[in-house]
Amino acid sequence: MTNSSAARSPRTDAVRNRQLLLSAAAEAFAEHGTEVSIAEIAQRAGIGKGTVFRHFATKEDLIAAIMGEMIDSLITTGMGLWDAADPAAALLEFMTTGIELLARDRAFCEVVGRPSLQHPAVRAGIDRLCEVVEILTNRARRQGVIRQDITGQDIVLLLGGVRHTAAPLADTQPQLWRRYLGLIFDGIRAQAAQPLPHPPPRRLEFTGPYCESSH
Amino acid sequence: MTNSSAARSPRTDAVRNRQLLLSAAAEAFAEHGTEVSIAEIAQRAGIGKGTVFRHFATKEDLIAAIMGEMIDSLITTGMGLWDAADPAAALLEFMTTGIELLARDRAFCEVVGRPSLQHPAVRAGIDRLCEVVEILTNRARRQGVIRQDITGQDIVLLLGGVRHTAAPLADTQPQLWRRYLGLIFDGIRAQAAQPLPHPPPRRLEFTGPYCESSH
DNA sequence: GGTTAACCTGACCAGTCGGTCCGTTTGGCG
DNA sequence: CGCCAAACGGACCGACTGGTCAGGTTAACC
Repeated sequence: MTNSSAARSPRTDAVRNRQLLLSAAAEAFAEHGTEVSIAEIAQRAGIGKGTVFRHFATKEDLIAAIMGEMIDSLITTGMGLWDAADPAAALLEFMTTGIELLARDRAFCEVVGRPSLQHPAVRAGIDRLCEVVEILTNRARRQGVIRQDITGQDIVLLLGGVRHTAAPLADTQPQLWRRYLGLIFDGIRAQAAQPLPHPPPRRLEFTGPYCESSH
Repeated sequence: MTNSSAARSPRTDAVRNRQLLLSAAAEAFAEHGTEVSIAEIAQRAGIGKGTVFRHFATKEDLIAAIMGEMIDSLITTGMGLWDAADPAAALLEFMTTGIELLARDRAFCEVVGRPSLQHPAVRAGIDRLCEVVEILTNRARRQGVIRQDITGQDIVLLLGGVRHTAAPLADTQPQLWRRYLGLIFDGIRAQAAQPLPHPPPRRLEFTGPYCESSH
């Protein structure tokens, strides 16, 4: 419906600035997490602070736009692996790609790990990601190459988990997460040595207004 | 050396207030993480903001005092399991206790997972914890009940990792971490199905002044 | 009970943040 | 070229933070 009747293509400087803003923000968020100030992002982009809010009404919207792109790229990766020859290897490759993304981007880590802060759009993206991974997981499970009680949602949650395991030493050993991915994937392959002590996770639930309400 | 020559026992209201402060702060940090304001902590304790800074020069010092206590309690748990009959079960019990603690306390999660923000005292506590867990792990490894390439440092890192894996759903499924602890412990038991793709972590290294220097 | 130093308090300070607003600039179109 | 809406920029606002300090209070010792 947008741009339907009184459509007018945006000015060239506006699209240029939007692009500058998006890349500067992506870079800043990756380095420092979502806590970087809008002022710093604007400075990096070489534009005024007001211009930032012209393109994105709130900081949350800006974050959501960038995180949405990252989630989409991960979804694409997942879909590209649907018809891989070895479904276990495909699953491992997907997880590797995902954690590489997380390891490179602090903001992505934060947003993915904290449902109470999530923008509705991000939430929707993660839902789609879960569905994609579910398909990847189902194939592997049906072929019996991973234990039967693992779901796609498990896999998605484990991405953040693996990354966080290695996070405290990430400055000095940036590849350490590969160790824990290996360890956990051994657990995923293991044919249910022990039944898991808790049922699989339910879908992420909507927890009301997406901003931390607390106290 | 402190309190040696001109010692004078602190006033009774001072020790009472210190106690009130410590419990209020512990509660607030557990609920909301290290970001709760000093003002709120003071209000909870029923004391003035100035009194907080009389007992602890900076907010970091207050955090360190409380986190130090938690680490010490975990160290005690670990030492109590040194002579358990089944070393694998002992290790699992230790991890269960540790993650329970993490799951109940947001600030503990934050502090343990972020070396660059750590107070020197906290850092030292974690070092001691690692040594204790190393002993626990060595026993299990020597008896062959866990894979040979796992170290105590791995175990400590995995505590935070497991907790973080389940964190996004912790509001609705507070016990979900037990699922991932089970999964990962299966990986720990597995007799090296695959050699791990990265060497074990080196000790946490001192990264300069404990406050994030960045940008 | 009187003296005093330890203690308590909340107004206050400087700095940060997200977000607003309006005077100014500029790109596109007739 | 000349017009004007769209876009820009940065001073500004209110809310909030960790931390300070002057002045009133009180516990402990003589």
